Amino acid sequence: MKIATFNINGIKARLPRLKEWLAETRPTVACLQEIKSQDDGFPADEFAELGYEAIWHGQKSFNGVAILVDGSKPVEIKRGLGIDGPKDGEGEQSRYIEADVDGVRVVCIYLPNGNPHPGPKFDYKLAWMEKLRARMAEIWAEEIPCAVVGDFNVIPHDDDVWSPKAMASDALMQPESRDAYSRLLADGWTDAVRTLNPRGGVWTYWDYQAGAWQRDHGFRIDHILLTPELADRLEAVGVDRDHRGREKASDHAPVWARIRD
DNA sequence: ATGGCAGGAAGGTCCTGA
Repeated sequence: MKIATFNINGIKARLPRLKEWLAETRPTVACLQEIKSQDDGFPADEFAELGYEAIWHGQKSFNGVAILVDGSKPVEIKRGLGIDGPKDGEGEQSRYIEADVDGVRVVCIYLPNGNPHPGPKFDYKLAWMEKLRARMAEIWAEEIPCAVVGDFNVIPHDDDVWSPKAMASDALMQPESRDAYSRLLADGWTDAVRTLNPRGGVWTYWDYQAGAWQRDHGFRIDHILLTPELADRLEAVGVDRDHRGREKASDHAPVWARIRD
């Protein structure tokens, strides 16, 4: 089983590139973030043509997550963590969807960015991370093989970013953000990409601005966290970097982990 | 040097992202 996560930055704008990636790399499970589409506008037919069935949790303009599965329909378990957005009365943002796929629990998340720091958006990020931790603990307690994947918007270590100095004031690498991420790992979850790249230096995001891609000014914020059973079966991980360099690319590259059957 | 660029929805510009 190959589990992938890809922040696509708009499903309408990215559709040709996204279909190309699915056809070329054929992940078993593809978790998408920032679909930026309402539920009605989700192009499920386009994926069905490629053999993928999907569930999705959309929202107008921003956020939005989806899970695509090759050859079967993901069985939805939960959507949303039950936490309102940072503005009064806006309700919950579409950042969480959870499903069962062939005996594996798959959680697809788009964790709040948290900029600017400090401020209400950063507070929201930390509150969201605690909600996530509580949900992950519930799944852990049920002893279900599980992968929590997505855009965590956390740079875990200084060697996960091209320049810690340049990013020092960013919400992605504040000590509070890193501590909250570390607590997930301390609970027992395995960071798949880190485990197979212990010296860091792996990027999953390059800004559109200031020639970041051309200069390789990237960092790692898209993660795959595994329960022990899946971590024991972890075979390989990768970042599909070449898809970041194509025309009309997302600012994130797809990240994947291969799990032995 | 607080820039730069992209997507979405609106609408001839603003908000958001990281």
